[in-house]
Amino acid sequence: MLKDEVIKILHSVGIRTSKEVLEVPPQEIFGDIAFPCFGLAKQEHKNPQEIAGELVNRIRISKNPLIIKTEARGGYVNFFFYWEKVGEKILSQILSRRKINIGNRKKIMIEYSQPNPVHPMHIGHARGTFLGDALANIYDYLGYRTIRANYMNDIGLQVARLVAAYKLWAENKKPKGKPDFWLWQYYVKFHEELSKNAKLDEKARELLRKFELERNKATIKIWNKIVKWCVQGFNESYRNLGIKFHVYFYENEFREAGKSLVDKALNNEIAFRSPENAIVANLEKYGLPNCILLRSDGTGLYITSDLGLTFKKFQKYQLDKSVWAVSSQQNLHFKQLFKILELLDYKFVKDCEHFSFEHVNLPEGKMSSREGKAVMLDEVITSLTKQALEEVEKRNPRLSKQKKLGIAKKIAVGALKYSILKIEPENSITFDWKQMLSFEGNTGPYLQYAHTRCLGILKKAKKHQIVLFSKLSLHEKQLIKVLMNFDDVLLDSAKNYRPNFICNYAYEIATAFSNFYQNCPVLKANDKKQRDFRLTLVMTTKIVLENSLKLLGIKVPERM
RNA sequence: GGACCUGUAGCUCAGAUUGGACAGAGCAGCUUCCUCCUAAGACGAUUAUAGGCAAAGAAGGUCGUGGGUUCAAAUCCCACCAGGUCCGCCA
Repeated sequence: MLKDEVIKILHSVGIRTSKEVLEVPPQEIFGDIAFPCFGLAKQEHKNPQEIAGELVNRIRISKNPLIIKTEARGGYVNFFFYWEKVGEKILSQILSRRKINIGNRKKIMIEYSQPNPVHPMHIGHARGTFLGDALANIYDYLGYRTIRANYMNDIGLQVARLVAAYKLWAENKKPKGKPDFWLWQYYVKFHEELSKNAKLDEKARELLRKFELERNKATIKIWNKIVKWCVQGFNESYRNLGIKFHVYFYENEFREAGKSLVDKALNNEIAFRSPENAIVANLEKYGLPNCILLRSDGTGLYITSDLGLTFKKFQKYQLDKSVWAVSSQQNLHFKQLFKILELLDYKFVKDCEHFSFEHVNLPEGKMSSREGKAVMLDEVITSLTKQALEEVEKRNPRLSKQKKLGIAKKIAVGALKYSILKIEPENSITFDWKQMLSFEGNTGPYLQYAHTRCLGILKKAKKHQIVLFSKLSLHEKQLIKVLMNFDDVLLDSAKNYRPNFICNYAYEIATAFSNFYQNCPVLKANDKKQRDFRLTLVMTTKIVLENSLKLLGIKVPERM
């Protein structure tokens, strides 16, 4: 907003420049917005400070009521704003809950989470799940019609192995406890046995042929039953996390569609039949490795179904855009997938994007569910909830047990989501229990706490009038400066697929608010007008902080 | 061998897309206060109680290494080093 004003002024004196050039100076004494004159200096072969001086003389500040003065300093033109007026504008915008609608009801599908229905979700799945969910929240907020999709790889060899394990050791048994955990033990056992006896995999491959090619009824029945159990387990975890999907895709339903695309690729000579009788996409001339689209026995692979699914997604939902939140391990897969679809001449490829993120590792190295070496998501939530409950007990001993648990859950889930979302997606995370369980510093609970403080003050104040204009102290001004940035941060975060921008921003709000209330008494302000203004400021802070946390999928408790 | 990502304080990270005025946080550690400070929580006249993560302060960095471009480089380019990921029948 400030930058727009500066651009206007610069235009009026004949300087054509864009918002990106302007800077926010690092110190108060340099003003609020700075225009660097180094570029002009080069063009005109002059000293930058000289140019800045000339500009200041040409700018008639009296034209703009928001600006107090301009100053040439160190080759910059520094603009000083009239913060009381700026603040008035910003606060009223926030209170009117004006939203930026850049989505225009465009349809965007975000596919995320995609757990393998053979074992419980581990902490790595949590990352993709939270990132995808936050991104969906962000696009929702921006006025897109967002379809949240989950995808179950229910047909690969890994499921065949679990089915084989079930038939070997648990035939006709029903799950005890949470089904995904119950099934996991058989999955691990299968891989243990497999390492001793490689022939065991023959059973799995046979089951896969029966399921996919022969469509053997008995196999399909037992197969689907196991997948269903696993998905039941996932849904319980999603409920705990407050995550919902609009649609679940099952891989086996898209394999046929995929195979017909493979046929088309073969006919159009995009793919060829290898000497071993597999069907291979010829991508080498496009700088990508070739990739197998169909096994020599005629069964499909992961990419086979993904081809079919992508085609169906656009056909059925008439999407304007489709995003896959999937780990960086599959960077190549998506390049190949998109390239093949492009070669098949599907125009929707330009609206496909892979939102890639790095892994979550354990301190001792990679996680492996098949070896039983993984930190499971449910386990983390349970520990966090337990710890949060202890804290809540300490602080609110008089609340009912149910209320305490409700608060503890919000804190636990908030802590987990924030700790994962705040890390830049391209950085890998090393899971650390000690850090995960921390509620201090730059953590979710700290932000939730700042929000409940806002609530506490407002509640205690009862009624007050909205006052937008007041002489500002330093801390009030700094808080307003932060609140002003919400739109820019949001757009940046959406454009770059970076929910962590919002995390950083929410932390800035909490810090600025913290400084504000420590230095500016609200309820004990000097006079009624100041008190009402400060209450208005608390109210706007609450709105912006709550919005930011909601975008991250973090709920705000009424008390803590 | 090829491709991509990462390397910033003791630890965990932000800043890099858009080069800009002293490279920012959190945690740990250190110093001081604890006869002080805070309580916008509970009780309720004074009292009492609790916390110190709701105290104050300082310190800590060859931005992996070496070159280059530029008035200006953590940021852009090149090379190298280290870690991670991927590269024909896993997903």
